[in-house]
Amino acid sequence: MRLSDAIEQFIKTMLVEEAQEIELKRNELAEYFGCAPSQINYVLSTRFTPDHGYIIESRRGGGGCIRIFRMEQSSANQLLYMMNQRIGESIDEHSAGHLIVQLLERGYVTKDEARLMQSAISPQALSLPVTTEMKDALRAKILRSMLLEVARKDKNS
Amino acid sequence: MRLSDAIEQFIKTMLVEEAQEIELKRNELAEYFGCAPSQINYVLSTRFTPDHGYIIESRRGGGGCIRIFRMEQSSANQLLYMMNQRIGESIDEHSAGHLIVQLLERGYVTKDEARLMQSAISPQALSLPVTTEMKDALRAKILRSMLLEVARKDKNS
DNA sequence: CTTTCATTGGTCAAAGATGGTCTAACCATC
DNA sequence: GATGGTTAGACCATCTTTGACCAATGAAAG
Repeated sequence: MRLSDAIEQFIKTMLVEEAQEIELKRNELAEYFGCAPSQINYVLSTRFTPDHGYIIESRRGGGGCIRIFRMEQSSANQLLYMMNQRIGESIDEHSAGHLIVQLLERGYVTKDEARLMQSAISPQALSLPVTTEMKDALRAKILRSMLLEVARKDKNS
Repeated sequence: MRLSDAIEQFIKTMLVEEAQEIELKRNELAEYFGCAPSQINYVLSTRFTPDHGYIIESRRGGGGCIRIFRMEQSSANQLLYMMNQRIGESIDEHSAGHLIVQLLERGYVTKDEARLMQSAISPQALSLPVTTEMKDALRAKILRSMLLEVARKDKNS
């Protein structure tokens, strides 16, 4: 298994078992996994971004540490509203994928629904002879349209 | 026997004995057969396409790999395949909607899934400054992509 | 107080590890 | 020998891991 995945799992397990907020020492964690400290930053920046539903805080110096928060929504509508904002007029494939995974993790869509959404904005679906910018803009529209549908469903249930 | 056929057989044997889903390393497999890594891609692209009933996923970089999913040859998928043919390179909104309703009525997708699909190819989702022909072509791609996902869901959950 | 220094974490670029694409040469079949 | 599938190889794209160097913080020393 990839080191990054192991570290990601480790942190996520802590987040589930401990609380919605954990605190860790970068160097200790790096030593635990026998890797370079910057590896921790790599994992955080690729798997614990706001798009993934996390917030990171840190402090340097003696007694410094890294804090990770799982973002909490007061309501489904709030999350969907924020995602709508996040999508904006343009969104790349990876970011869009992260948002969809969040919808799944938070239980707003089923696994099959998440896969359908992914497939609708996949490279194959959007394989057009246009610029990346145009594809990102189109992806934003499609995703927003689907997000609206998710919101509608949520209301009726 | 041709190299390509040998590799094809090897993979198919794995898929039968192991499971409906296997994971392999391109370089390892190439080394095993003493051939160029790109040969693996050749085999995959000529013998493991969706039309052949397979779906390929892959990931680059350290720890990267290729995953192959086998779709069952069911009557349901026969129909999905026909629908795929029906879609072709272009489909108008009305026909697409009709097709999705069919999927729902035949029980291949849930009501929510059908709605998601509709929303992904709705006029809002495809509100672009292009000709109707281009939209129909794009709609076909999106719909085909989602249809493939429906076919896959049928057994690989 | 200010300076210094040990202790943390952050950034960035290079190297490493995979897989993808494209094309020319090869080969088999007709 | 014309055609079309096969194979190898050069070059590309992406993801991971490490390491050198930078920045911030707090405590100890002056």
